[in-house]
Amino acid sequence: MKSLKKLHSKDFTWPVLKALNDLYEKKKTTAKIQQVDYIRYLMAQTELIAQKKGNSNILVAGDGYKEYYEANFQSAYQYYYNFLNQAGIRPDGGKNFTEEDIRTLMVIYESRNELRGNLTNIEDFSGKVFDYAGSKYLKFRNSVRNAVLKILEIDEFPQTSKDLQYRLVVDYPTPKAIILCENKSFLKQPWNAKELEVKLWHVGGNNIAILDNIDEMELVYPMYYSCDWDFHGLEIFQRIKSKLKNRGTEIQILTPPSPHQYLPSDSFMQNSRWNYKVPFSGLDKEVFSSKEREIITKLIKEDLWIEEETNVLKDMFYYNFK
DNA sequence: TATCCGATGGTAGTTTAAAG
DNA sequence: CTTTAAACTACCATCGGATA
Repeated sequence: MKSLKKLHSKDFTWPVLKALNDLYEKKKTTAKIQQVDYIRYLMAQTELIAQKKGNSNILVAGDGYKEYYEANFQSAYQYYYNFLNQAGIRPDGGKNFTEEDIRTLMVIYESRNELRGNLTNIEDFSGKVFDYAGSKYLKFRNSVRNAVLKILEIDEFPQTSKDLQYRLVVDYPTPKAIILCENKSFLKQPWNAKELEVKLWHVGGNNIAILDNIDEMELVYPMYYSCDWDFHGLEIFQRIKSKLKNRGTEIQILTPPSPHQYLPSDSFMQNSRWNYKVPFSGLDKEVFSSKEREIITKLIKEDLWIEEETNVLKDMFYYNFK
């Protein structure tokens, strides 16, 4: 479930980020990045980067590059660099991670203990954790696979084929709530947890059975659910709500604040469809407040959905938090 | 026969260290 | 300090065996 905007956003690879940092720290780089579209643009349209006179293999920083780098890349680079060191992954330019890969590695690192105990085969892990890239991804991306193996402190993935049961968590020591997220996007922005003073949970795919075994201690916090507002997301919410009810706990769905960014149900990579054979798409009206029902009715009527990650978590949380 | 899978070797790119 | 050379790492195409 991904919108087109993902494809448009510039997703730099680690070698490029590192080369840009070299240009900042050493004023030059020999990295082979001159064919990268964005670098070509900088060379052709600005004075920020240029080939060194007499040696076209070397790029040098021009006037204003320092300020440009600090404004656009420095904080992200430092963030990734510190993480890779912390995880014991040598941050050299040979690691062809994408930014999304690194953010995913961060989530894996945060939940490494839980994941270690619940591993299955590499295709399953790749498909569920690297869902933006598919089940074959880890197998063929050596540097990413090696990074995962390093983080989990294992030599290889097991061959087993049981269902993967895991919970990805971004922790906060004194949380005022737990937000359960259908997708991993908010977990990849762990500053959310700090800013909002919450814990973020992602339960593996459609596998919410693990909620039956959550430690009692966790259930004392107010719980919220963040999801795509499509049939699939809302239906999962109903099941989660009922599971937690059995544990004596309530959970509140996070309603997106206005203005809503509606998307058509047939958008790219969106597979969830409303069921027009039954009223209210077969959802239980009792589960939702009148305001929530109003939004859902509109979505069904106009065949729309709201993607979880188009919402700003902070705004959505304070809109719902009491 | 066609396809899948793992092994293998070549290649491109990076890093490190030595030489200029 | 800059350039060159060697060592290393990851990527990719290919090949042959196994399997359906």
